[in-house]
Amino acid sequence: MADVARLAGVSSQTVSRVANGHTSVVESTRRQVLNAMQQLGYRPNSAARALKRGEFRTIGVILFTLATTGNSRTVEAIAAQAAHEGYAITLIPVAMPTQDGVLGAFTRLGELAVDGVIVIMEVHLLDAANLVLPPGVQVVVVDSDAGDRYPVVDTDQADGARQAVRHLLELGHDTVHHVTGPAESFSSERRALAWRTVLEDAGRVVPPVQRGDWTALSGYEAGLRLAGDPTCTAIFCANDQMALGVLRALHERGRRVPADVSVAGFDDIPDAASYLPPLTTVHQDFAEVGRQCVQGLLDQIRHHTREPGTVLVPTTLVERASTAPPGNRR
Amino acid sequence: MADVARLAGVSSQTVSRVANGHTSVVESTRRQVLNAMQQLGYRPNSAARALKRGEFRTIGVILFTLATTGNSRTVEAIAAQAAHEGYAITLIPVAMPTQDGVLGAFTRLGELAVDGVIVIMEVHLLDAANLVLPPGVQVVVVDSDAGDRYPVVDTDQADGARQAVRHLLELGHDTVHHVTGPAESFSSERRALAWRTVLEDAGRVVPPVQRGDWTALSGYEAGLRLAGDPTCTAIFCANDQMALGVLRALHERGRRVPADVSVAGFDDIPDAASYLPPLTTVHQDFAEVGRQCVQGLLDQIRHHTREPGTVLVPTTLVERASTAPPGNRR
DNA sequence: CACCCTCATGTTTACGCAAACATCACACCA
DNA sequence: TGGTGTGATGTTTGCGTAAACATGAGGGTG
Repeated sequence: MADVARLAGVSSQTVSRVANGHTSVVESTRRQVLNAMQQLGYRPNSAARALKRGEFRTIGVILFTLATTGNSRTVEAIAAQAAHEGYAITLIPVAMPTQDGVLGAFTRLGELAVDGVIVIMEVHLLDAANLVLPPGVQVVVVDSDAGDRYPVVDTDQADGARQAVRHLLELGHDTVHHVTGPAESFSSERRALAWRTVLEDAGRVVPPVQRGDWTALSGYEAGLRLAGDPTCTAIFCANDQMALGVLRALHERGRRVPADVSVAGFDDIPDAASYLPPLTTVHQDFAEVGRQCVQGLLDQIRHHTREPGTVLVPTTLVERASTAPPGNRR
Repeated sequence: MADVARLAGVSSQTVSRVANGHTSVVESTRRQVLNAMQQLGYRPNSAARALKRGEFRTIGVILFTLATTGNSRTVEAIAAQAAHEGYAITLIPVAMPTQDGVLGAFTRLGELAVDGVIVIMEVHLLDAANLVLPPGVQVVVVDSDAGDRYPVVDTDQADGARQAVRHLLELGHDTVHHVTGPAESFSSERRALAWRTVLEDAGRVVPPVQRGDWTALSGYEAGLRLAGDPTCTAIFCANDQMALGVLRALHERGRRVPADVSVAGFDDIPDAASYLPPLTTVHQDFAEVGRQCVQGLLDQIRHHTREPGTVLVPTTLVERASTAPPGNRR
């Protein structure tokens, strides 16, 4: 900066003013400074800037994995929105969903240059690790039921599941089987609860849930179990990938979809439209989730508030070819 | 820090020494300082640290999207390895693969607190934008042919494609059709070139390529075109998602896989094992790519060198149920 | 024509930390 | 017993920036 100032024949403060777009710099001076900057390849040092300003203009995102579609799409949306607001994103992956893992990440986060954190995971893992968030670091949580203690942004899991199950019942199925995700997952539990509630409210039999772990393979295994049950005519899967596995299992066992069995998923990943048959599924608006997260976090940062509460992002059912009335021979 | 020093009854320098694990602090003093830190909730300010040390311990990752499996898995691996080395990851998404987009990201990067950058995209987009990388910011590139100018880490695209095509020829197919990715993609072009070369070397007819854009939908469209050609008995798709689309198209047109047509993919995404039928595909070792990227970048940062060259990460063919000899009626 | 006000620009300072150097106490040896 | 060395701790300084305050030139007004 001093070099630029010297070359432009001004003081370093004037260089600073130009760099920050201050108004009270005469056009000719501004141009000289910009010239000098260009010539010397000057770039402001963000460490010094952050030190002086007391903020990093950076948001940390803490998560277990990018491997699930939901996470990676949420992160992408967060990154896009953050960039839009002039914030950078720092990724903090936690190796395993263990207490130690989470704690480790947050210890690092404490030293990390972030103004706030978005947590994409179950909040009970934070609690279990007895985490005290570094003071001054604001938090927004995704995929959690901690709306009473933290600001939470989430897809409206319950409503999405309700839509899918009701859709199947309305097609005329007696009941709907469910392939659920891991028990630790809040989204998974919420979807299962909504599924059960709809069935109970409609006075239907509630079949035992088939437990999966979000992967297509676990869906396949669940599907094999269900394929053996001739009364099973409708299956609601907690995500699209498990639905893919279910489709494969049904196919291998000679049960046609949707003629013999209807299958619905959750997420609406791009591939779902190309499954065999194209999958009826619940569409999640990840972009909106990302937007709300960043907006909520920046509000907190700017106003130094922390208001617990949950923002729910609506879902929509996308009807494709994997659901039909029972006994439909097409 | 001054507060901690006061409370512990030592100088701030001693606090600094404790915080950085220096040796020459007597145990009793160290404990006092740690106590004071705990009590006051002290955590080092990373901006000041970075300013003093002249490094950020942060790596920037610049990319177009996390939506493709390859990218998100590479990023995940990079993040894991970086964390292992005590580095944080800053994500810089570029909205569109246009010159402006890339330039914008790098301008921001210049101000960003990073010691180095990993670029997950075509290097010609950097060139097209006439980018001068900020001095002092080291670069490693993924998915590019710029090995003569930048250090490049990449999956061995050519060998992977060769394995897939040879596998199909060895099964007895006269030739192999190809569904390729976008022309701007280096991986895509490299896979296509290897496909063509294997066919030519074997003296086979080289059918026209079917152009896709990595999505399952584009694969579906390509598949519809190929399904109409009765001489087409083997299809090599440049990624698994397009293969998914091809499978759907073949299915809809009544062409059985692998009895009538064999299909192979590339990537080995987890879902591929659950396709109908389970997909024969080329396995990419994304974790290794991430490891090599970080390692290479840190080497550069630490030794202030920049050695162009390409590190190729080997691939393996995973044979599943989507390929078989031609005319195989199972 | 003197005064004051405004606006462009310069000077000083502090942000929090850690390297470099300075100091001091104590132990050991001749 | 004085000298010397060693290791623990304190003091000074500067990293690059921007806020706060200082300066000074020019223009307008009575």
